[in-house]
Amino acid sequence: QEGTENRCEGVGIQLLQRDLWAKFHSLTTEMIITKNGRRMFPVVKVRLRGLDPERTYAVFLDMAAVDTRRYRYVYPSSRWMVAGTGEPLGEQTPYIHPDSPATGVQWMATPAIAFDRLKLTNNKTREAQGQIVLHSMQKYVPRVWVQEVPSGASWADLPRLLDTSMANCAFFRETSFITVTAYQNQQITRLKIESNPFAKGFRDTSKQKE
Amino acid sequence: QEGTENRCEGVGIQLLQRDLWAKFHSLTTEMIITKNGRRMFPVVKVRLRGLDPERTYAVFLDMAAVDTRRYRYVYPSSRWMVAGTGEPLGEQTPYIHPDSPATGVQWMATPAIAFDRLKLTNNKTREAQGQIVLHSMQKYVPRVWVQEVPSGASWADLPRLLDTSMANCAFFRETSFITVTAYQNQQITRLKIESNPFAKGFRDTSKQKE
DNA sequence: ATGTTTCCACCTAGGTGAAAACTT
DNA sequence: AAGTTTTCACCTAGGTGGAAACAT
Repeated sequence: QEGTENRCEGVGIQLLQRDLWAKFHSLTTEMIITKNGRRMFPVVKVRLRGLDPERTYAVFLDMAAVDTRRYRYVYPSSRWMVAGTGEPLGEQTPYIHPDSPATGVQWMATPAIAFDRLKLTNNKTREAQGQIVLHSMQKYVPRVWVQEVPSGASWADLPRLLDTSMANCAFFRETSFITVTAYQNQQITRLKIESNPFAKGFRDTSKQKE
Repeated sequence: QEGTENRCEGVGIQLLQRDLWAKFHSLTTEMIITKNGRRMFPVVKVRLRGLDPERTYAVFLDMAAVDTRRYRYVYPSSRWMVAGTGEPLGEQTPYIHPDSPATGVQWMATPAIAFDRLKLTNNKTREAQGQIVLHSMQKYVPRVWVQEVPSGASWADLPRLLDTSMANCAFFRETSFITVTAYQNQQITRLKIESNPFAKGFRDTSKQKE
């Protein structure tokens, strides 16, 4: 049994890979943001229950600011410390899960609804391309929205159909993270290299010179 | 100006990359079919006109047998010759373009509706995975279908919504090909290597020994 | 100083034709 | 003999962290 579940209006949103997230969270998760956009690792993956099988839904992800602070990684203690006030998160366009829209049956049959293509950036011009724009050195948490939409809704209609009144919205404390443009805590780096197949750094140290 | 256009019930289906297709066609196009499925090259790419902007459509591709013959590549003459009767093409499940369903506006705004993920196979068990099953050494031509569907239709509904009475169906003579499990005509091989970025054969002949 | 950007070697993932091995 | 399958080196495409260059 992996995952905790949040219930909102009868819809169950279960976070997958909870153990992996917890490991990162215990070290204070850092997520790289770049100009061109960087994927998240770990990836937010959820499973849905309690949808009406016949109705049509869209699934969104956006980021909520955990607080209004800016953080700094302080070396003597190797810890994240508050370092002033952060910038507010501007008006966001939520990321639409690429399988949207789909029926309740289809969503519930999916073992892992993964937001693996989502990219984080510090570049406002990337918003138009569906990336999520965040400020560096601030703390955020991903939120998953499950929104019922009319059965005829097309991809282009989805953004304005999202009811942002916090119904059917879930977030998971262990997925919160601090944005960085370069890793601060080497333990985070090591954990990413160990667990992300794309990240291998310099494993073969004999190659570093030659 | 690239492309010829077929008109069916007011819907215009225009083949793109006509010059590339013509080059292959003049040598008798061969398409590899394998057990695991192989992409087509060139890729069928079309552009649509004359759709109702507000209505919803799905786009399909299937293969039609050009004739009922089996072919053999004969070496002294280096030509394809008829070599008996082929096997009939069984009941096909048309390939659904992954952007389906979408509105007329969305289809018409797409500069190239490409069937680049489509795979051809000689393995019946791959049909369930959306690949197109063909017989080797026979001649086929791709057909593109544009089908209006109810606005609420989901991906799973699309196959049974296709009206196969040949309305809104187009094919282009220059895209016909003979299926093979290994290339016969070396000129075809050379042309594929020249034009397909994934195919490079052994360009650097000095590497063939070492 | 501190934080950001650029570039790069190193990966994953998967599409190619060539050649060898296999089948009939 | 003729056709198919397997394997493999060689590609494209693109996701990583590291280091150096850059910015403030």
